[in-house]
Amino acid sequence: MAEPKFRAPKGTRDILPPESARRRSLSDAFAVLAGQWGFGEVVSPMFEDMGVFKRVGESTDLVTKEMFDLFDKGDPPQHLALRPELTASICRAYVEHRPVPPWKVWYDGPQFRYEQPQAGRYRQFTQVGVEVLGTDDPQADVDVIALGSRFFEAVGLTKVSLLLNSLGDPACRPDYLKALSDYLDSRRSELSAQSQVTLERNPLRVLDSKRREDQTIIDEAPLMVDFLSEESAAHFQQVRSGLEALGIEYEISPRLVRGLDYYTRTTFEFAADALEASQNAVGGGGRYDGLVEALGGPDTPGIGFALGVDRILLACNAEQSFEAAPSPVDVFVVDVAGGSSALTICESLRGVGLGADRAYGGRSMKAQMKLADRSGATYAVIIGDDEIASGEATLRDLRGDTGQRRVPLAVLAGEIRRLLQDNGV
RNA sequence: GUGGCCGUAGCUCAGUUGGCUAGAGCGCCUGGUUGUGGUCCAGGAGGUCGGGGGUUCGAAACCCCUCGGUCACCCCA
Repeated sequence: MAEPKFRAPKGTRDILPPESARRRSLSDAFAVLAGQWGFGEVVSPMFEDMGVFKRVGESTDLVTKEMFDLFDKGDPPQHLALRPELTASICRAYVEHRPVPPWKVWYDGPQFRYEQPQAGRYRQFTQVGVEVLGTDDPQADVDVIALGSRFFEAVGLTKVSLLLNSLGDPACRPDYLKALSDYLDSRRSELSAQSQVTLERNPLRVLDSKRREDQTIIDEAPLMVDFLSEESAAHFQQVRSGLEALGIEYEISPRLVRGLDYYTRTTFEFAADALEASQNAVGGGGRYDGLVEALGGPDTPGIGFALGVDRILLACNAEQSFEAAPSPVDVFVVDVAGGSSALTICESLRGVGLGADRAYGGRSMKAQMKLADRSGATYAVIIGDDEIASGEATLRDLRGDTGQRRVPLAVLAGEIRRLLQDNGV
């Protein structure tokens, strides 16, 4: 293949029609649901001060080695980073604008991580998500999780399981961490080399290891649920009964820890069973009761989730759901008399709210009919010398068997709109 | 960042132990008597075989480097 001079950078890609249309309808579906749940959209900058993301956790890979960072041209230069996630940005915005809590917002946009690309793992990827700041009512947790679950249903995914855990709070987490550290230390020599390193940095994350030699040790490790404070245990119980009241199935996953340090109490993950196990997390989230404070704001609890659009679409492919939307072109104008009629007819069709397209460059009738077919249009409007002479157009049904007939130009647009409405379009 | 596999037309792929002007299907374009698509038939365009270097009389095939993809680790959406 002739090597193009430039290509999309490693880990990024172009999303072209028709796939781009499918993505857009996925986004739209999310926006509709989030609106129904009472969330408003926040559009925040694609990059932030590096410090915003450092608060996410100094011990996470996301901060230590997966950041796309840069310095601006100021004096002194400001250390900026492309956002690797959006929760920190939302919290930064909350602290900056001080909206009245509870603040319920959603977002949809690209995020960046400097990682080794793989199927379902990109350096630029898209997430949609929600955050609720300013309440620790367990019913907010339930509402958030329910929104995620209903979204997967709305896009036709049936094989998505919800994994749920509680990571405790500042009152009880230290006790658990100590117990876990002591335990892992006692079996240190049996752990994989990589996990021994992880143990130094963040014992909790050892539970996430997928290495075979670690599994037995992990299976026998103490569990957070056994260390929950009375308060956290009660909160967790209320989240569970709320989900049950809504008929949302979940699975308690006592070793579910997530990659970001800021999570407390409720933690969950959506796993697409139709995808390979290693990249099957299509979404995740939880409570982050200390994050707003870490960013310089008042003590404010928060909960939210992020869903990976790229992976959701892969899961849809695997489940053969969420097919592309039908073509927005209703009518294709075939003009074999020069093309100026196509120009004005398209204008009048679009004027009454229809989708209309035409060919360029004076192509043969056969070629234009072919394009009409491919455009997905329901009708073709044909203009030749005959039609021009009589002030009419030939209206041809491309999808049914009603053939074609002449229609006066003056009533063409209205006539087509009526026909499409009658057919429930 | 580490390791395995892969890289031939726009897409999916064939190309036997290195040897004729590198092929197929799909897609695209043009025709099939002068205005009709979705079927059919016939022609055509399109590739310096990811890129660079090397071995050889000769390389898409072998070696090295590099870029990209993919899988695993890691991490996570």
